[in-house]
Amino acid sequence: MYNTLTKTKELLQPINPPRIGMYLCGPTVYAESHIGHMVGPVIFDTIKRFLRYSGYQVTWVVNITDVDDKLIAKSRERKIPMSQIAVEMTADYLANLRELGVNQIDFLPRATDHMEQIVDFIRKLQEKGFAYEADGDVFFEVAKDPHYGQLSNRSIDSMQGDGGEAAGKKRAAGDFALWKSARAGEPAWDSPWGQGRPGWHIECSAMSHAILGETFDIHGGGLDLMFPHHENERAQSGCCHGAPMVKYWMHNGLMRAGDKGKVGGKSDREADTDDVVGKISRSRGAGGLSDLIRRQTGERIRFFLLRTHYRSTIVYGEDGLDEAGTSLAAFYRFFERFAEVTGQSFYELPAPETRDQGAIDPRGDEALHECVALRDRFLAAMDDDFNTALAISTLFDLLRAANRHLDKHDLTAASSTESPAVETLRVIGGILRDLTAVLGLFRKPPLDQTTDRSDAELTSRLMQVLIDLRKDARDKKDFATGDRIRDRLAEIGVALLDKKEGTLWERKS
RNA sequence: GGCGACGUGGCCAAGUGGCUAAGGCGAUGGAUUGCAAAUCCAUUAUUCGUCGGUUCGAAUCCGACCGUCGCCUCCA
Repeated sequence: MYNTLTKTKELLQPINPPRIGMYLCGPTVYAESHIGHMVGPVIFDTIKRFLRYSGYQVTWVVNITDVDDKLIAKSRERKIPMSQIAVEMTADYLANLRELGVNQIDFLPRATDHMEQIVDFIRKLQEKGFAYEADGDVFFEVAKDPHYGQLSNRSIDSMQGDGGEAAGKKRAAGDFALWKSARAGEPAWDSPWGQGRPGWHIECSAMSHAILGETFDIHGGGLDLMFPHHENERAQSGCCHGAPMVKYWMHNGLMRAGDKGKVGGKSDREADTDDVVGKISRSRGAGGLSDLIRRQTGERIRFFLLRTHYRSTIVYGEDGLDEAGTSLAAFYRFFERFAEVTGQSFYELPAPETRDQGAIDPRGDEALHECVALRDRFLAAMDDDFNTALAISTLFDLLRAANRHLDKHDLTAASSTESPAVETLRVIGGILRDLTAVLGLFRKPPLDQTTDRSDAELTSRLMQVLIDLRKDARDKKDFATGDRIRDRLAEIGVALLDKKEGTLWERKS
């Protein structure tokens, strides 16, 4: 895995194997999340799935920062309590995670639930001489940390900042707030330095320490957090405990708005240009994720994100999501054929817990032999810095091998479920189930993703009625009527697929 | 100004010293089909921003240049 700290790929050697502690910087919950916020959660969710599959026991923490200047500002603007905004936006964030299949998180600690730990942490830093108080504020003295700047590769001297609004109180411009004194009307907590609230950064140090300990294995976040956020976390934790905070630092690439107008819109900063090329952000008016999920699906978004290596920039465009949908549809079709032939739902196939258990003996079967080799390629790709893009390419190869097997043996619903060819199909399906589960894909059938359960049921029955009527017509060689049904359905975005085993249907985007 | 990333076929995207440069979308031809769709088969980059250099050998290393983007500002 690539370690941002050393700028090299390193062998993952957990501190206390088989346990792995993993921390991802979550959101400050002051507004609805946009697609860019999902990059980290999706890749880390996938990493955890893969590490578990590889035999590790992973504890994954994602923080919720629910006290912050932006939240205070929002609270004033909307004239409602900060806590209410935090609760609403946290719910929005979690709902989005759920839609994208991010369900591996073990702890979601909130900053406001850890005030005691935060205060203790700051007090300890002050006792050890790394922090100083100034007029109710407490600052971390960057010059006291010999390692400061290592992570983001910058020297204290090279930093140009003017110190911001607290410039007058700081000993050096690069010093940052651990605790901020409260002004009238602001949410505040008691502390040895008077009423106030934590600065940014400290909540992550305090909460990761509380849950994962002084030194843990993996810490991640977007590239934009490397400085100052992670640099400061690292300084606080390292100095407080006299031990390195994290063994492996991971940073995902950022998402960029590619096709103007669709996500971006214009921000004040960009108002004088036509292009909206740039990092996706709230200030650029990135749209709410929930709308996007309704328009596309959570699965498409997840697939879209995984299609690119996590350290690369992803250029966002809704056509990219459409393309992801096209790719996914090919898998969905195979799953239908799989169910027809084997009588088993792909989505309900049991997945082995670990890669050792999932190992298959090809028993001299040519198709199986190929699939086992592809499985190895998938795992090798994931072993090499979680290369999901490369891993996905083997999924397409696996899909083709599976369809070829189906075609070659002419497998249909009428095939004997006892035949060797069907048994092989089951094994191939099992491999696909296994690997796609590692990526968090295909948790449920596509129809269930777009509508609620009862609608899905009704739609399914209505479609069966139309398909039966068309079959009657075609059996009587009345192709005109048959085609008319098909054309009318095509007009409303439903495609029919005549297979040997019957007619299937699907939605077109 | 400082630090950093990137530039691979029509589009998306792996590969970072050596077999024929993955895979997806798209396109074209074929098998299949009543016709389609789907599926399968085949074709689709002598070439990896440009120019030099290192090397027996580079898309992969080095240098310059061009272009795009990020961080340095409490953005995932």
